[in-house]
Amino acid sequence: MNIPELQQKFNGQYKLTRQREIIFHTLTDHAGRHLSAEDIYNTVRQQYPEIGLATIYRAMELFNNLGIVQKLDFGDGCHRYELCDHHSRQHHHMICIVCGKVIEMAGYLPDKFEPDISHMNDFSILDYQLYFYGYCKECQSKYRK
Amino acid sequence: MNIPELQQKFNGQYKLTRQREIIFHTLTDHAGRHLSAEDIYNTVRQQYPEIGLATIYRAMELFNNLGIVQKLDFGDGCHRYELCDHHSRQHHHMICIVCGKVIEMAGYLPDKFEPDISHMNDFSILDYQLYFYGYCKECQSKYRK
DNA sequence: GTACATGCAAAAGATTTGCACTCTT
DNA sequence: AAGAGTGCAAATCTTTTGCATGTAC
Repeated sequence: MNIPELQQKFNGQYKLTRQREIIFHTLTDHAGRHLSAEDIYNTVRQQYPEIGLATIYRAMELFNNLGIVQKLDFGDGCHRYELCDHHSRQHHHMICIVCGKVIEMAGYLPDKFEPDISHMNDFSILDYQLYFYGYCKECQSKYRK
Repeated sequence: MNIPELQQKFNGQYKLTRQREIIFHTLTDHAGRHLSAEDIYNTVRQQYPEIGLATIYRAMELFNNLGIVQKLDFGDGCHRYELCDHHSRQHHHMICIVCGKVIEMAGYLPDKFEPDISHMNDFSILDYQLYFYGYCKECQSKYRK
């Protein structure tokens, strides 16, 4: 995904401001990372000190609505954002329910899984998120199964 | 899941208080619903007016750590809780990224999908959550794909 | 008796909002 | 010019925490 594609997604309705452009670049520069609004804020601030945190939240809401980012929840008290791209469809997250550790793993849903559902519910699917919950190696002894 | 099973999960370490028992019954009485802490609080309060909201949160954290409930995030500003049971492994959630509507759908991951991963990462999986994001029928016209 | 649990009120955080001002198109 | 977007500060809300007291085992 690049700036012209972003413009295209904006479809004339939303404007490509300097702030949104820098935020977008922050996301592409950290592809594969799980950035919180605060993380993005701190990064963008280095290049554009006047930026407000509210702008980050507003951009994330727009990007999420347009299917540009996924909003993730690992249960650590804030939402995290990750670009939607080919890569994002091929990894999932395992979260330790005791210590909160997040482990990424490769994998994708079986091909036939998704289209069926979409058709069944008049729901146009852009993306999905698959979370596995359990005990990481270190925490397996602390809580019983 | 019933009270003796709950006791067993507590494993002598955690106590079966009247509050936890009522909270637990609230969950079983509303199986299949997606209750927020506030929802649970309001329900429990009818039967046990002295209950504090903090107790709900503390119980939910414990139940989640013990694999009794799943903590869900539909992006509506609060976490929601649902009992883990056989049923919970057989449905997923579709969330409209525009209006936030949540649609449940039947389905489960292919059997062979899960164990591989667990083994691969020394991660003992209790449960998983699969979210699909897209546009519901009503919102498909508001934002472009 | 001893850990563990609770209620309350305060604190902490994340996210949202109102508003005057500015910028993209 | 006009609709959108922004920064700031205040407001909102959810969730957590400290502490004195109460309770299950």
